Amino acid sequence: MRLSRYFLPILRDTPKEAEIISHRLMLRAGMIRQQAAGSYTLLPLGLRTLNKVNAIIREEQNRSGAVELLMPTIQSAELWRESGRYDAYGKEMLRIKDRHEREMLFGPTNEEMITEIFRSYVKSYRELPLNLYHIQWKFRDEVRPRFGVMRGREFLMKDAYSFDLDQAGAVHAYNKMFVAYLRTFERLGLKSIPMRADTGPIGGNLSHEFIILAATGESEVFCHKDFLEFPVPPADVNFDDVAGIQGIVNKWTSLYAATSEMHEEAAYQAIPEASRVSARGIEVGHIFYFGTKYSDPMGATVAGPDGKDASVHMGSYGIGPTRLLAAIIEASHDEAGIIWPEAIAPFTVSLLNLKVGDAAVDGVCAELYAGLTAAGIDTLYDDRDERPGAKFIVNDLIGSPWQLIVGPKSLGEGKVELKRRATGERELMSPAAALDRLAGASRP
RNA sequence: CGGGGCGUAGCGCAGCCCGGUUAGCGCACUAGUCUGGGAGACUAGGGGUCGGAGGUUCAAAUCCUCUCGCCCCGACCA
Repeated sequence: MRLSRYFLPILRDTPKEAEIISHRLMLRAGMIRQQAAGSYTLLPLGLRTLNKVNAIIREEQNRSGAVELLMPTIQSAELWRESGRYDAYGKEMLRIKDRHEREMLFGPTNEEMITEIFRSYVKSYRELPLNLYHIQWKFRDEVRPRFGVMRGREFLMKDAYSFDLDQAGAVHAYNKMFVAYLRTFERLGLKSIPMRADTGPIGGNLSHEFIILAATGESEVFCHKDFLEFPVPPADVNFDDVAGIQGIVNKWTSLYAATSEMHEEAAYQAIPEASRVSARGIEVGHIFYFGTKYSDPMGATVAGPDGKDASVHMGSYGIGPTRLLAAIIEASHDEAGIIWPEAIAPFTVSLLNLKVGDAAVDGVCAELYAGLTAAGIDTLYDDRDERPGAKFIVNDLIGSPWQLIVGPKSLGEGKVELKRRATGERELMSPAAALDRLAGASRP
């Protein structure tokens, strides 16, 4: 992408409403624009990043055996009356009426709808297990939206719903999501820690929040230090290996980890002092097993091996991609701006032309841009007629992992400069060597 | 929902307390000149119903009333 033809509205000053670092950087880097309290447009740079986050989430959901579909955002109140949640959910649910005065709502979550879909089609245990997910907009009329997309009212959620014949099957479904989440957050460059959680209005009795540690996190968390070193399951983990998956979950739940709501001081004090971690955390995922809470009232049953109908055991599993954008920035930035992990960077390489109009510099930039593009590397070519300083500032701010700098100074010796955003390390090399390095580095 | 704060040009702000020229400043924007490795300088420009409504007054960004929006703390929160 040529920056001169892109839409990247950079802000020099921080808008005064933004307090936390990720909100500031997202506004300054031209990723989001606020439209109302808790409601944001994703500008091109924000959308690019979100799409990369979603792609990783999808890969890991699919790998674990979940199947993607897409449900509507507007739901009928009827469904929610079936589960009993229409009255229970409260003011957080945005209720609306259509032109026929039918009661509708903008979905805050989809347990009812997915249960309705399931019961319409699935009649036999032989079609189980089943896990259906989608990535879709939610609306929750929060009392106090804040911190940009960290706690918005309209936000994107990946929500998955599992269906099993019995509790044992459902626990395995739960464990598969548990492992998929560990992998997902790892690939997003985050250290996540599963913590036992309260189940809230979703209901049920088995639940974990996936928390990442960040100074500006909304909740206080306590855990054993060793969690930070636990190895994340590899890509070829066998999701059908019930005992193996359970073993991973057991390991990741073997040490103390809790948010302040679930905190037990005595258990925490039992950890050797050097291994205690008390910090702030951001909830980036939440998984639930809730048995037949919805399948019972809504009549989602299947015939078992004995020929008798039984309510299916369900679980639901959420990740907030829009919140993740903010969480990743909270975890990865410096004074100059965002430092994107390579896997989700909107652009892997920023190509900086330090002297637009100089034939030699323009020529080398054009070759590099063509070469990077041909290699399938997402490249932002800063071809604006700006001074070098302005380009460094902007490209540091938007956080491409690599900056490929082409200026008359080094080009006089036939060299270009490759700079690593995270460390600031610079290396002089020939254009061809830089191309090899980048094409090689970004190969999977 | 309780408490606190803020709405003046795209962004950041001054002016308001104590009413009185044509509402200012920085950045950004437009045209041009000189520039060219960490937000360059100069010259000349454009852009405002001062969040909205009502009121007081000879006169309102400024005082009063109501209202809308936004932010922060708390409570709340798959």
